[in-house]
Amino acid sequence: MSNKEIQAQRMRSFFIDAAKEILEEEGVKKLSVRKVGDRAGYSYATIYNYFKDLNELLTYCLADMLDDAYRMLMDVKEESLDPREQLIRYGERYYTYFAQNPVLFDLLFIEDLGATPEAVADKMGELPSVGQLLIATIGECAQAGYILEDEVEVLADLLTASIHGKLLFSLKRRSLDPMEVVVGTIRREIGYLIRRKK
Amino acid sequence: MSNKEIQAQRMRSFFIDAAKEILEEEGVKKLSVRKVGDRAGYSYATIYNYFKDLNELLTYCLADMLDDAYRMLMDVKEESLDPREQLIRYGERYYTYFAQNPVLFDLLFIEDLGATPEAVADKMGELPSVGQLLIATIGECAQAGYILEDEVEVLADLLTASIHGKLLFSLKRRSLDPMEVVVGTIRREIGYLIRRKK
DNA sequence: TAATAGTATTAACAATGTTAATAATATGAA
DNA sequence: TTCATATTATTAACATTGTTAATACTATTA
Repeated sequence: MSNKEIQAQRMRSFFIDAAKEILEEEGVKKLSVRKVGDRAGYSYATIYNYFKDLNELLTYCLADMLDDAYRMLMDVKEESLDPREQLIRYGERYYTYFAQNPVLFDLLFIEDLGATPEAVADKMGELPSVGQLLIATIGECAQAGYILEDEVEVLADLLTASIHGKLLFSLKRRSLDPMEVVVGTIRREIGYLIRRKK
Repeated sequence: MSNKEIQAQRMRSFFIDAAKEILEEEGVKKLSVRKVGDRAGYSYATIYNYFKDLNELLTYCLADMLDDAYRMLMDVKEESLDPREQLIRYGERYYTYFAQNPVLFDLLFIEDLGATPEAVADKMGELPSVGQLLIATIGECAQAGYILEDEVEVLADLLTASIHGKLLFSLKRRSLDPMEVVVGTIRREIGYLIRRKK
């Protein structure tokens, strides 16, 4: 990486960090390019020397946040654990993490950031998809005899959709249920779905 | 209703209709108070004589759209039909309707319109909640012997969350699957969940 | 030291929602 | 009908948004 590129990357990170701070404090809607410039200690227009537009900056923020998210979600993996129990923990953790990071949810599922720049697309693509991890764990449940092999796909689809639906309600509809209650529901649902049919 | 009130209501409907047109053509994000004024044949500022702000106007639009939506969803009810089949149709219809009316989804689940004005809250509250209707049908499935009584709640929660999750993917993440495929998945999932456990 | 390339800043633009000031119109009384 | 008043619509204005063009500044290199 050239000298120039190192410096440019550093500048980019200044703006990205500033943006992330504002995002956490005030949310996506209240972020503005002026605020980011202020917080980073530069004029607002300087941003446009390093990012195509605000959406590109936000895409970099998203990539950063996904990094953390995946790290957090990965370390729930405990080999010793029963796959069914593992799946429950995974579902809980997934829900909880997004519930506590509404901005991530917004950027990832709600906001339209336009085309993802290649540099970031690579970064995001390499990360193991959430769906895959879920399917894998459900697959283990099948091997452990909890469910049938041919149920894996339906269950994976059902579970991912359900968790995201609950997130939508929790974060967007000032939903009736507090977080802990929803977590309980998720636990119950997975418990219901993954069990030996007698 | 006084004369003045009739006229005011008529004026309101001009703006509401104009807004709905624009919403359907261009979506929530591209709607502006200026465009609404133009389309309705008035100056933009006139709107503020009849609505507190743009959010209030949008809330009225939403109420209007919900009217149509409920009408559409209600007439799937066929008494002769098996409750399981009824539930499948209902789920399909629900998904399809929102998939075809992304603006409704946005206004109802995504956008924050602030406090709902009383006049509209009444209107929206009277309408039978979607969740209720679903629970009722699932209850019928229990009575018909498909599932157990104590499964009704979990299944209702699971199904609503799942369908909304799928809508989120379809409408917000330029989702991989076309509408018909998702409808197929929904059918399969309901079929999987509602069946006599042997 | 002077010329040039690279980078940051200010100024400016068009579009947004909203409010205050003004114009037009309808209403009611004489 | 005509004038005074209340109602309603419009234009002007403001602050804020993202973005771009013009300008100032700061390194680098000859």
